[in-house]
Amino acid sequence: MKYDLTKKRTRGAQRTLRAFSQTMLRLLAKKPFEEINVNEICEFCDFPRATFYNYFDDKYDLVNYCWYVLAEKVRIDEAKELNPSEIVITYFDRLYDLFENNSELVSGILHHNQLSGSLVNSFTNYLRNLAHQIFLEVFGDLKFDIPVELIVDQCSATILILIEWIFLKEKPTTREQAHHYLAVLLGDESTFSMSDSSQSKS
Amino acid sequence: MKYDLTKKRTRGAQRTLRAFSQTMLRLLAKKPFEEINVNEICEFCDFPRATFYNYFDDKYDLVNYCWYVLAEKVRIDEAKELNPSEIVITYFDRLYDLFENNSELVSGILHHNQLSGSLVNSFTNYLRNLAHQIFLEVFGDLKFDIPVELIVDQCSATILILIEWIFLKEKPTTREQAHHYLAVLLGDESTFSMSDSSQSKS
DNA sequence: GCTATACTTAGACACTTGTACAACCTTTAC
DNA sequence: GTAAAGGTTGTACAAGTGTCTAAGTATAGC
Repeated sequence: MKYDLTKKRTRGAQRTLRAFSQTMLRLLAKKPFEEINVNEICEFCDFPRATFYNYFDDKYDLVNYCWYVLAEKVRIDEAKELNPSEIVITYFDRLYDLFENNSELVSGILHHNQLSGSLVNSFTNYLRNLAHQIFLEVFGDLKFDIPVELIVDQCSATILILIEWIFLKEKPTTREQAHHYLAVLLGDESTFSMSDSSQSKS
Repeated sequence: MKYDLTKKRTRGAQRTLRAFSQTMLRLLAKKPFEEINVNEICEFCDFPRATFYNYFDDKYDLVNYCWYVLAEKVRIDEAKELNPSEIVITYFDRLYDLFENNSELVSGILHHNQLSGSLVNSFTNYLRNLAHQIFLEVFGDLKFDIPVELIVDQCSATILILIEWIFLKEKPTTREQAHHYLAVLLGDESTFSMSDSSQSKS
């Protein structure tokens, strides 16, 4: 990313960032990502190429910014005061909402970009990494039988497997059913039964 | 892939395929994948660009062929007569061997290509898909509490999380220790306790 | 309202990409 | 040993990529 997202954006920058990310999402619902090129993006939203390169390194960078924008609602972290399995379910629910609220976008994208392609993968990877960060922060203090990172990796992977199953492989599943699947996959209490942790019953 | 891998290869084709894949692996241990271009690959192994494009669509295609070559030993499937958890451990062990036998290659690649980058990702994805295929074939007949695909997805994900942990995040772990981690992550008997399956005890 | 700062723009440049094709060399299998 | 099939090669081409610069315009904040 050429543009520094941390500094406060001017009105112009706001407008430009929005235009490019919206354009990318529109185009993704029209054709495969590999067939989209920078010229096309610029024509679509009537910005010169130079402007594109003021903000982004390349189209991969832009698409990554799109994921950043989409995942904004998911990123909010009150966290901390919840226990591991509550946190996992909370994050799952947020993703569930995200996909439910953007179902047209998702189905558009899936129509032209195959499920296991690098585009869809880059999105699920983005979300998995988000989950990973959040869980690591929360689980970090606890003691498990095996390294925390492994648990955290598996939790984030499992959540995204479920989300993919429901919304990308399109197997409609209610939230309750999904919670049940989650519980089974994460071994109900078994994985989360810490050896003899600090806060066994609170 | 331009070249048809199913038909039997002539000596010349054999030589060329080998030259390109070896070159790619050498270059990956020298610099990041994104900085490698087709011209460079061709200069390195003294083939003209035209020859490269006789075989591969682009450098991504070549790198994928490299994974295909590397994973050849893993792909052999006697399978079928083993039960789910045996199959999972067997596949894990094969991956363990693969990484152990190619440790110099792996560390070379890691030196220039970051762990979460698309290059390393493409390799672990390749192996995860392999695992997925194998497990699906073996678990397909069994009845679980939840959809088989979810179980299979999680098993393959978990195995690759462990492999990444040991060989890419470089946390040396004995095979036995790893087996223990695997058992814990996959919930010991819990996930594999099929509701009331066809072959409960054989 | 003015100014410093931030953003936009056109055009040029060097380089990479992927395709095509015709001529040539190697290999296979009879 | 020879013919047909399979590979290799040089060259050319159109299109895309990413960088740079210098001049222009918009905006924030005083």
